Amino acid sequence: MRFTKSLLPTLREDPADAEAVSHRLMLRAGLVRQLAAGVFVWLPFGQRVLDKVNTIIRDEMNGIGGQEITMPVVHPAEIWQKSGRWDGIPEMFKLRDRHGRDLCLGMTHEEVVAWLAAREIRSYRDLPQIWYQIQTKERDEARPRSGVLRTREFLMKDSYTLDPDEASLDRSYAAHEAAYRRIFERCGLRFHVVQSDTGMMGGHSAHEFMAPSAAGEDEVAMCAQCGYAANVELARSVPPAPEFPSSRREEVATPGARTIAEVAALLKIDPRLTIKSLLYVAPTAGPVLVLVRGDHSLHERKLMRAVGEECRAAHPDEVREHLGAPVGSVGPLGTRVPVVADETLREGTYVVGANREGFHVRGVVPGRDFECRFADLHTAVAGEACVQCGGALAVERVIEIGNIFKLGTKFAEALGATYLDEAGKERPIVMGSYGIGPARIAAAAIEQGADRDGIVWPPAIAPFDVHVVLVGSRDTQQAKAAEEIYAACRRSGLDALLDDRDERPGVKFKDADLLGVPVRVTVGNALAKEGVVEVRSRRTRAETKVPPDAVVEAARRCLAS
RNA sequence: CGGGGCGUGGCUCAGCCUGGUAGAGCACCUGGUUCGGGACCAGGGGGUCGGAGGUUCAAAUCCUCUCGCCCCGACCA
Repeated sequence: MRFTKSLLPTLREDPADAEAVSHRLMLRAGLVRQLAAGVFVWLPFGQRVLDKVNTIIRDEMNGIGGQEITMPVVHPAEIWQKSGRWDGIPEMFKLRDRHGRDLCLGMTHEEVVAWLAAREIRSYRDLPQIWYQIQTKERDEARPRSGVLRTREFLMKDSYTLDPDEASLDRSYAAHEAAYRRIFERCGLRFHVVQSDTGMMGGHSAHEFMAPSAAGEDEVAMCAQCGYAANVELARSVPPAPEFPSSRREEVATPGARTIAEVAALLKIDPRLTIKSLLYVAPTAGPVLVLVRGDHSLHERKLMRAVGEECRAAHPDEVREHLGAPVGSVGPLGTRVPVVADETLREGTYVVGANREGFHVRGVVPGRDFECRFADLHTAVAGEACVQCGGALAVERVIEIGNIFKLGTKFAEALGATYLDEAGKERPIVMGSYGIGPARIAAAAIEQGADRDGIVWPPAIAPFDVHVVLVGSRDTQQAKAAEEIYAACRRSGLDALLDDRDERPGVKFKDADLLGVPVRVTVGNALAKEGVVEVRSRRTRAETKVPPDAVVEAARRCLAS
């Protein structure tokens, strides 16, 4: 690709609307342009990165027996009504055709796969199957953000496995996990595989592939000692217990103290000796009083799992109505509201709100002084102990780049996807679904590799292998050498970009750093003086001088190092 | 959905508080000088100040409504 003939609009300044490193650099390096909130145009440079990523994905998916198909973006309402997902998903784009029929834009393709399986799979002899596609997904996200990391329209590699039984599903699932590990390794990413929430829809087992980055939206807890790793949405942890002073149960005045910090300061005690009482409201179960230790924060997702339905925090007037006290003074004593307490509170004696404004009660033992049910509710924080081995947990911010999920028979049953087993008995197909976000791979690679001067691509997904900088575009000797090097690279299978613009050298070097192509070849003064050009690694900045006819070999060495 | 911020040439922004001829830098076009880390000089083109309504002799500036975008949180099958 020649710079002068390309749509490669690099930006000198940081775009005002971009915060995340990857977002900023993808705009500055001319990979993408934003059309609307969460809707992007991929320019040639960005497209090349997606193409490289997708080539790796296809290679590994085909390697485990995956068959590529393409499913529609427009879906009839009917299949979503059958699976029970037509209503209640605010992210679904819905539309109506000229005949008044309801349609939606596909946000995922379990329904279509189950529909297809229902018509085409008949016998256990047809199983197992792996079907995959790389297709655009549409989701009306509440808040698109961080450039390409969370968008309303995005490319996704989604695959679906069809198996006769759970044991076979386990094998398909394991094959996907292995393929995913190879894909992300080949893409040059650092990543973790963690246990993930199976969501409100149930499901059996799920893992997420997480690339560490400050721009990520998720957090994972990990134990370096035993390898336990989980999304904080479900990560369990054992916090170090404080020293519990022996205190009789008694009411104490805490005038004006509304927060845990204020109560602890007033009573001159460790916040870990207090209990935080939060009132939540569940649609069918009604009000629930939720308890976590004073220094902990509740993870609402864990609460939802414990209660079995979606909950919301109560309004202040609801708190007064159910507990007879304002928000800062509520507690579990003598209340008719059901109480669910974090497991940490099984042990110890605590200070709780007295349900009387301006008063707390000390010496309170959960389970003895009030009835409650225990569940894992608190958000794991770094330094707490691993539930498996007692090692110290680390907590890291991550970008979700892939997930794998055992679905079971839910969709097959809803859409009538069954097969006849060896005994001639009709049974539902057991499904799994597996996703990868190619754009997120690109963004994560930028997040993880970029330096002060711009992008540093992992060679495997770089838009080009070699960036030839022609310093003196009007110097015929240099121009001729640059053209020859450009042609030689292409002949030998290296993707090359030739900066043939009539620009000052500084501009070209700055752009080369910004664009992040792994190998830069500088054709400049040294050619006339010493008969050499410079071959330089973007990542290490190490430079070697070689004669023009040795560039391809030097570039390959540089790419491999 | 709750909270905050911002909309002024292609880009980054000033001007708004205190109403009175729309500005700067970069980019672009022409000519000249320059040429190994985002050059310089001279000349030039380009803006319904997001939109609508209102106040006023007069609105980028004040008021009301509206649309769009960004950030934090909630949500994320």
